[in-house]
Amino acid sequence: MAEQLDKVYDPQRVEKQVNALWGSRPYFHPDASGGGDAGTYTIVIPPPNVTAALHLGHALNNTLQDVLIRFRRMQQRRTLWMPGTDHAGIATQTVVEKRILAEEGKRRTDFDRDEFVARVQAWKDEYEATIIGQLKAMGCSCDWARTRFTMDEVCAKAVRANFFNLFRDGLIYRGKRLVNWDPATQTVLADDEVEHETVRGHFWYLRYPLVEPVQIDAKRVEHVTVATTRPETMLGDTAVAMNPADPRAKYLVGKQIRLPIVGRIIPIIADEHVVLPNPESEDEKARFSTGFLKVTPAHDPDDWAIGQRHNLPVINIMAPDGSISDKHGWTDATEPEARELLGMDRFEAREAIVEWFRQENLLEEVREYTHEVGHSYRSHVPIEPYLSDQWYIAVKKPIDHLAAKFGSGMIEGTDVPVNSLAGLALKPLLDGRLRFIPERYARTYQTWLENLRDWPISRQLWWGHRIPVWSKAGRDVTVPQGLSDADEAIRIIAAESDEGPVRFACVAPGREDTESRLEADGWRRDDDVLDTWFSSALWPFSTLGWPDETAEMKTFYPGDVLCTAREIITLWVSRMVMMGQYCAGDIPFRDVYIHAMIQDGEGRKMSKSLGNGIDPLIAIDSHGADAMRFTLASMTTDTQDIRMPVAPMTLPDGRQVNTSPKFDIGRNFCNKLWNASRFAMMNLEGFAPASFGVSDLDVISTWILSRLATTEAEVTASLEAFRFSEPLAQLYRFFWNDFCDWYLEWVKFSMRDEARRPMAQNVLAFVLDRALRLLHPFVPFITEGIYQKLNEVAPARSLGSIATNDGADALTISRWPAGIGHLAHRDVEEQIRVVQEAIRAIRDIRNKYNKSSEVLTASANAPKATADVLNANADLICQLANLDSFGAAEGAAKPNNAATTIVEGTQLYVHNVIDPVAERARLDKQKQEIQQAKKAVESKLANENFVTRAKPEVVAQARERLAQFQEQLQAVEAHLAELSG
RNA sequence: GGGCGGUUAGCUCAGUCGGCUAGAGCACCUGCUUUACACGCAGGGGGUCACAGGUUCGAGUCCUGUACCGCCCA
Repeated sequence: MAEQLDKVYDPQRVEKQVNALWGSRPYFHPDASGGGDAGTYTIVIPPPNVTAALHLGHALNNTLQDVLIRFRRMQQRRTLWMPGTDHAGIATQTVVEKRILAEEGKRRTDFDRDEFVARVQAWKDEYEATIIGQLKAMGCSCDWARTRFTMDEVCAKAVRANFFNLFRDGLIYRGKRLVNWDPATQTVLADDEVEHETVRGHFWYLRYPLVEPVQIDAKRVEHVTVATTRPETMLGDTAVAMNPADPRAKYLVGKQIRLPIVGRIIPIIADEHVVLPNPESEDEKARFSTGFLKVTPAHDPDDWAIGQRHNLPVINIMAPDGSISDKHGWTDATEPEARELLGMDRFEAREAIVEWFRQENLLEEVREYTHEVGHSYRSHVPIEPYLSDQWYIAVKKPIDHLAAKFGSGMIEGTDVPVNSLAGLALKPLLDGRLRFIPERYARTYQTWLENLRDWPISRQLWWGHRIPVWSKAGRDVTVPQGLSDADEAIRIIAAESDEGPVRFACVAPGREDTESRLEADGWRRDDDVLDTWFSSALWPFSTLGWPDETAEMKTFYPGDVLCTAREIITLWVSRMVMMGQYCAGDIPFRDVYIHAMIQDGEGRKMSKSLGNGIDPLIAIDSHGADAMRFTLASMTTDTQDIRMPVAPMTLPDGRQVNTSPKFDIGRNFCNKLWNASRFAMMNLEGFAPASFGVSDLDVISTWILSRLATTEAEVTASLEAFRFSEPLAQLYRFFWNDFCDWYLEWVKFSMRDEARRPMAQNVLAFVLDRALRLLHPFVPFITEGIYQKLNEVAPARSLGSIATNDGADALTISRWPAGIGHLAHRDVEEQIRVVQEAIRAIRDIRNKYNKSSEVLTASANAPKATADVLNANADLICQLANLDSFGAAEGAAKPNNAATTIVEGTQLYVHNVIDPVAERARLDKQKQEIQQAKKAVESKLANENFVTRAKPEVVAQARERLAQFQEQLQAVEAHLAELSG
């Protein structure tokens, strides 16, 4: 290796070297056996989807996790960051289907199931590798040897075990319900997979003829008018409802209607759900209502509920692809008008039906209406509420055998039993065992759980965990001889289906023998797979080997933190807590850190379709991984959004890419860090540990150590509290402003002095070492690269007899800085601040008078205490203000031809540079500023109430300041007078 | 519809318990080949804290309302 750091900082080169170092030893692979003294620390990665490569939001998410992980690892905790990826059932299957269709013109159904799954598997392998590569490029210190995938053998076993347990506990059941049906992908979606979009549509007012006219007062009523946004569903109407409070109800309820097109005779019923019409109402529904509601139990959740209340028939008029069909429950499609509609797409049918009503003069009115319509988050087509047989999990059903551990009864103020799945997730939050950061997100979690409905878990997909249930039709079906409910391997339930009675058998994991015996006996395995979230919910412990009692489970569960985005709170967090409690008996993490969402410069979500996204690998190419991390972390406050302006850029290799000028912040800092370290090491030539004590330290050493001690405490406290931008601001100030701008400039003079050099070198090496440690979690590559070089240049970096550093061979496992609190000196920091102000003022005059490089002389008239400080540090002032001499005294006179300026209570004189015009301009401006400040304090003190009611110390402070301003003003006026004279 | 967040310098953002002339980075202006760094150094200019009320001796900060931007949930 070269003697010095490379002259130019080259992120690519450093990242490559350091990744090689980290890969050479198991730094990130904690031993699962035994416990460490400092405790453990576990984060499981929110597994990225294998659908696509990682985007900038992932870069932020994983940067923050890595900061936490590296911080705790350096605190010598036994630290595990569990990496892996998620199979993302519907999302991945959809992208693969699209690609195969585009490239080969084939559909999923052109393959058999195993073939198709193999194709998805190949896609997964490709993207998993891409994702892991991206994480490594970002510097993520995951335990790569433990990498998992939600469908690998270990995770699959956990899924099977958990499904069996839930089935055994009676929490999984078969239900015919209205589901959110995606006719494009032909699968059911969970409530939270439905996106609500605002759509401009219509209300159509349709006339339904009464079987027999009704006389209401003087009016003969021959029909009622219903308003609907989805006219095509009228084919499945089984009633018309009206509010019992409606004055017309007493004439109409109980009467019958002949449903147009179909000819079905349906009743008019009374139900309080119906909104009374009111054209004046604030409520839009009341304005649009006619008072008559068509009831279609098979195609609307509210109508379903009405149907349940009134025992109405349920008539499904659609096929799974969203076309009108008489093959799925519609038995009276006999009229020619009705038959013409069969096979039409739902939107085609809508138009045809509206047109039919128009022709028949039964279309009363059409009104514009803007409303929210659920769309599939995957295919983006409107969701169809659809009647379907699905597997459900009962989330509010008490689980008897958990009552002993978790208690029983309702959680106060809710209908959630403590020992139900929802309760298992809700209680720890209410008890304060589970925390959200920022706190406000706890509400999202709580509200969601309190209003939770049973969770449909089956999905009509091929990519995923296939449901481990076998079925056989028939009322008296039995399992093959030797298998029974008493056997631990199998559980059986009876149910009713469209085709009649059926029995379902769930088989425990690892019992292939049982499975094949069932199949030999004519039992058939369910074709559906489990909802992706079912396996995600188990991730915090399936990755550790649950249900086996592994060393990993013992040592690393429960974990510490889940770090994710807020749309994941309901999807993941709640289910992870639920299943963590149910399966592993404890919450999977104590803290949930919710970070911001990255938007572009205009506040829009970054997306492929807008073309405003930034690829993390591009940011790494253009600015370096450390620069990207620095910028992302420095923008992480506890707001909800981060705006990141996007700008096109041409890379050295000619690629046109999107990146952000925001990454300049990180790149500039890294460049500064590199160069300052290089300079420091140049000054460490001939370094040898020296022995000295606190009293031997000179003032700049005392000062920089004090700043270091303060910064160490601040940064540690910030990280403990999940603040990310704050510690970086503290470190930025410490390293750039204190260390580079002042300390390094001063220490140059110490280094030229043989006698002072050894101690100066020891302090310099110590401070640089500590700075690298503090920065390491944020910018791991560059700090490790510099640390490696520092280990060669100055191997033992202790601080005389004052403090020692461990001599770790890699920064990434070195000890987190602590234990120098006693070196913090507020008074020294204040003294140096006064010195810096004086130097700044002299430099200002130098600048204004174009005396940039001349050696000058200066003096000061200052109060005794300040004069003492200035005199004690006269050499520091001379060094950085480029003076040949400086002296301060109380009441010192202003030399002739001196330019003057006032800093706080001190008048500074820079000799022999006078320019009356410039001097007057400057002094006039100062005078104005002082007068303005003085006026503000005066008016405060003139207020009787302020003087009597404000805290005494605030009043005293104001008086003191007024006196100061008065003095300053006098001085400025005297100098101005002198100029005129 | 319910909930949450934001609005502070040209831009992106800090601002803790209400109290000194409201801060940082970028951009801008002036000067600088000061042998670590021009991705830099030194200095400087730039603010009606969205708007309207209220509480208070005192409000960027607390309360009420309005407007606009955005997100989450239904």
